[in-house]
Amino acid sequence: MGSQAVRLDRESILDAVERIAASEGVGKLTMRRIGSELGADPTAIYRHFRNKQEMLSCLAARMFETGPVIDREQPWQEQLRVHLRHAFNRYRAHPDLGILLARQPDDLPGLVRLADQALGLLIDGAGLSVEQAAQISHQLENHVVGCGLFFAISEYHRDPRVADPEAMRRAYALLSTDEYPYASAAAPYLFGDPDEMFDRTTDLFIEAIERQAQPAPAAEEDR
Amino acid sequence: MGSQAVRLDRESILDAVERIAASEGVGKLTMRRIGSELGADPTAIYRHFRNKQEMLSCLAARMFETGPVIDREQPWQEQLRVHLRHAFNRYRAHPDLGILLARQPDDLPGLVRLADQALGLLIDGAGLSVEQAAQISHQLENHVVGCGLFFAISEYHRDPRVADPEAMRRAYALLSTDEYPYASAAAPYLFGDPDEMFDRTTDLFIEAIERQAQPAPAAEEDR
DNA sequence: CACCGATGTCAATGCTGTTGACAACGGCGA
DNA sequence: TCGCCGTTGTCAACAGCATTGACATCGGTG
Repeated sequence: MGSQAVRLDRESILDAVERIAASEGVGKLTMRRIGSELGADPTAIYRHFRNKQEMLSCLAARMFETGPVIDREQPWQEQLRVHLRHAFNRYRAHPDLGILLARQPDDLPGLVRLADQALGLLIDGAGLSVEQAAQISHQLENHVVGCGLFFAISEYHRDPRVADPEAMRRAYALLSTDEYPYASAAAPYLFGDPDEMFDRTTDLFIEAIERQAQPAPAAEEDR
Repeated sequence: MGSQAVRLDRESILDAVERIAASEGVGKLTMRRIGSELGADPTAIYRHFRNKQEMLSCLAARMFETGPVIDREQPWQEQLRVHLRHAFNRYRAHPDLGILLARQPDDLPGLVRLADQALGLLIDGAGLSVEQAAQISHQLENHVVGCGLFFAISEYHRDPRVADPEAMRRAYALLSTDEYPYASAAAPYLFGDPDEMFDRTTDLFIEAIERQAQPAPAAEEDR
């Protein structure tokens, strides 16, 4: 019966995985489901990846293999904004994969390149010391991951009670005003747009970087 | 053969789960393993929890059921620091559970109470408007989750190559100086203590809150 | 043509969570 | 003391999972 109908390769398999993850969520990612998506036997995948874990690692690597398009004419603040937003958008593209990624950070080359870019912007652009830049870069990384995960949680849940910000606001508004006076009062303002929140925190970091860069170089503003 | 030796209840089961999660990681959390830890049949658990998911939700709820001890005599900055550190420490206690929690945020009452406390500090303490406080509280939440997850990633991996900051620094130092000039140069300063990083970002937020609270009250604070 | 490595297929293995039938316990009323 | 019965532990079984080894088929090379 071996009709040998389909011919697979790593890319087409990863495409199928990405398709399933996007439409049905990472929970539905089983070898059998991937096989059916490809129209092939599930175990055929093992001819191209050692196991499921390796397959997902490759997918994560592919997610970060294209870097942001940065206009080096812009001020470093704007470049940094574009850079961070690009990383954040990777999480937006496939919310679940962020969580997945967290479990297997086999130092992907794409991530190292992103870190290198960020450090470059902080050192050459903002004029931070290497040490300052190293610290801030980790803080920025956490900022992206934190917001990305928050977004993932909001989008992930098929349960609309959790996924819909409006519903969450209503739920908080109905909380006991005795037990949770502040949360119930703040309900209308909670669960805002994740993108706005991301940008607000980004601005906060940029201001902090500007302040930190001030003291060291006395009179060096623009090159 | 039904010796009926052990007598279970929800608490003792959750204790066992927590014990296994702490010592062997969430990956080893199987009903059979939990059963063996309890010296009982795995399926006995189903007499106390509808399924594994509900069991883990209850565990997560228990993790956040005790709030931080806050000295209301202290300035709000210090109270907020204690508050955030408490939440962060929950993630430190069981790194894996943070990731677990991200997947099933069945609006735990403990988390709502934490949010309420934070909002109270921002409104009554720092003097922010309700709207400002709502925005900042989400940013703070992301801060905690982001750092918690970062910590989880560091601690989680049994693979010492990833878990050991020293090894990561060495790996980055060996990167090609052509391809990753900044990352290789910044290597000695990367992968610092997560606690320090957490506190640094906390300070950054507190400064931002102070600045944001400034405009309303004209002359209050130094200088 | 014959060969042979690469790759798809199939059956089987040992995990997993979960369920339904059964059995033992312990508290209840008589 | 008896019998009842709900609660809860036990056991065998099931479906679904990732993975493996034996086998079949393809496509290119001599």
